[in-house]
Amino acid sequence: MHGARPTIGDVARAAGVSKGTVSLAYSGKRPVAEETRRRVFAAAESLRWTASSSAQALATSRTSTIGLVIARRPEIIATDTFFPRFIAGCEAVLAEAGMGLMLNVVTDEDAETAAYERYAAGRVDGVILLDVKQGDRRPDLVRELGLTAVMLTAEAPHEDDPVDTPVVYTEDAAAVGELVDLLVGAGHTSIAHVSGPLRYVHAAARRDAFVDAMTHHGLRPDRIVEGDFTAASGRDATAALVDRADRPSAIVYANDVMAIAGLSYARSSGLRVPEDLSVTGFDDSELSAHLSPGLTSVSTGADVRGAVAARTLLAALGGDARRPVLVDGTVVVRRGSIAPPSRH
Amino acid sequence: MHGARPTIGDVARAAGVSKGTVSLAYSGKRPVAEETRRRVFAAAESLRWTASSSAQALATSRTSTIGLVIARRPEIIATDTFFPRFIAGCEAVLAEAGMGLMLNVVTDEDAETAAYERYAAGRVDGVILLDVKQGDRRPDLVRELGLTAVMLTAEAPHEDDPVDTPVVYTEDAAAVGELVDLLVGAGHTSIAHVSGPLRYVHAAARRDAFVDAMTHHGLRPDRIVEGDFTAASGRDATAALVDRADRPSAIVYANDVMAIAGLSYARSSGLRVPEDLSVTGFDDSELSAHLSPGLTSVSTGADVRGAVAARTLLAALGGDARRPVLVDGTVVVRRGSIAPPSRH
DNA sequence: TTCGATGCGCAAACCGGTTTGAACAGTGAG
DNA sequence: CTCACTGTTCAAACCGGTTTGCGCATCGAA
Repeated sequence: MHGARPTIGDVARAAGVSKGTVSLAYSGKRPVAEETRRRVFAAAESLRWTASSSAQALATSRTSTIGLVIARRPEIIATDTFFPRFIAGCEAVLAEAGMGLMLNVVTDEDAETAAYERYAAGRVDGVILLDVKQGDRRPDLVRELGLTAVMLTAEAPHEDDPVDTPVVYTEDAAAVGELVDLLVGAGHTSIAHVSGPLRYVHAAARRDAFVDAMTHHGLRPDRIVEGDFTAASGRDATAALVDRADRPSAIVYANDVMAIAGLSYARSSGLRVPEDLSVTGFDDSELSAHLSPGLTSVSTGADVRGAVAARTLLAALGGDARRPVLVDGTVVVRRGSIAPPSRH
Repeated sequence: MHGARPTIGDVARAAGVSKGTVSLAYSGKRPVAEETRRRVFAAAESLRWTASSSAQALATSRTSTIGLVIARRPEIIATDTFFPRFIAGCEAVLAEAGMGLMLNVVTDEDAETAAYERYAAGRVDGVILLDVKQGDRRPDLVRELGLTAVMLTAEAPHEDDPVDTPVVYTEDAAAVGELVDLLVGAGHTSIAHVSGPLRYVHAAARRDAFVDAMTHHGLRPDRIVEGDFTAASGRDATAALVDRADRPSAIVYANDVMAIAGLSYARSSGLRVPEDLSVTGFDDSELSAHLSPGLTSVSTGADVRGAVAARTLLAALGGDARRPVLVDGTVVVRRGSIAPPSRH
């Protein structure tokens, strides 16, 4: 039926030139006479030829693909809207550069390592490292495997950290500080925090920022519950906090999903939001904006982070190792979920 | 520093055999003496050799990668948790088979076509088609491009449809029918529907199912609002439905996000849920289970669909063209968001 | 007319695997 | 002792591109 895909040889023959010339006509790495170039393009067009990317990859040892391994529990992947937004942001940049994105979702550490090893076998040119953990071994792993990498973090890297992996970071601490300021400004003194899993650097950073901000206002940051970013944990943590006489008048959650689940729980147990309980989220999801009341959150531009990470990785692949890049645009979005505390 | 990656030639030399023997030892396509095989494996191990996937791809014209193009507006990707769940499901199957997943997120049709064309240039072996639309041209496109494909739909393919693309489908209609049954059984007679964009076959199928179910109960399906799966549209559609004297006593939403936003809107405009308004979602997201009241929804096992789609595609790649596959497991999950209607 | 410079394209090597026809050693049968 | 046969390995071709040394033609200057 439809014959095999045409090769560069077919195009060369049709245009009456050699394979090399066809290649050069496309890459422009050496001048080709205008007239010849036209013949080549015409031939390619009529044969509907496109270079085979496998052949190209083999010849150039560049795959035009970058890899992303997501290592999270299914419940979180299924809930948190960060990933799809992040990926969409990456894609926009990658597509423009003609690059592809290879995705792997893994659930245990062995599978994670295996994924990077497969990547290193010439499937991708570089990788983006998400969800950096305390003592994360991936930077070493990827270096060992010879992969170019970019790492996402939630705070500026320490000066003395021997960072050889390019870093793209946001400054979550400032945003958390702002949230606390807002609450304190509204009159709250009893503020709790539901964090993410503290083994993640970003979750720990937000928790630390909460502690600092509270301390700064002379308040005791003594109600901190560790959640795990799932709706279930948000609900449970909230239950633990509000089902008692000395419940807080406000809760700062480490992500929107936990905040929404918490808000919903509080409401159904008789509390009015925001009158009896103010809540804030983090990572502003589309849903949060359209709830009633809207959820006060921190818009961190997941898509922008994806775009910047992709751009930085492309630069690194081009040999342009750059200093840590700050992704700006972290902004507190105030909505109806915050109000002055009622007396109770 | 770290020398270039070892090649099969290095392994051959180290083991004192030829390249071909190394290849055979690994593929097993021809017998290799046990003793030789051991030497080869030992050499490969000590050199830390792994076959270059580009070279393999070129030689075998198989990339061990499948492609997935997601063509949706950013707001939807950012909200709907279907995609990450679906992808996680695919991955589980693909990883097991040593295959990779290439992902592309596009926003317009040209980019979509371009993505498939890049795929066809030897980047992937096959593709999964999501979100089939009325008169979708992708089946033709991928056939023309010589890509193996699997298509996901929400109803059994019509007998007379000349389906040459393998289909994996769910039976959404039955589930929608059950939802309506539940509501009618609880005493509701004024039930509205907020659909998805009707150009999508699955959204239209759910709408049709709603119409059929209502008609079956002798009710007039005259309050249907077309949404677009976003939280914003869920809120707006709900506003249009409930901010009037003859508001419905129940609303069937085509996905959870719209339902959650709608529920939230209804509550904040003074309606009690479920006492004054019962609501149901679709595609059961983790969040829905942990809201209070929990959202009655239809669990369609996005991850299972992903897994089945991946498995079917792998089979198709293996030349095993099979009849349409039904993904079972669509089940109505009843939670607190349904109650008998109150008088008003 | 001769000579170097310049522009252009060809042919061949190469990337790192897979595949296959043929060679070779060892074995048992005739 | 020869021959057919089996089991094992080798060498070379091939996949479809990219890269580069070299030759050829053309042209202006000496």
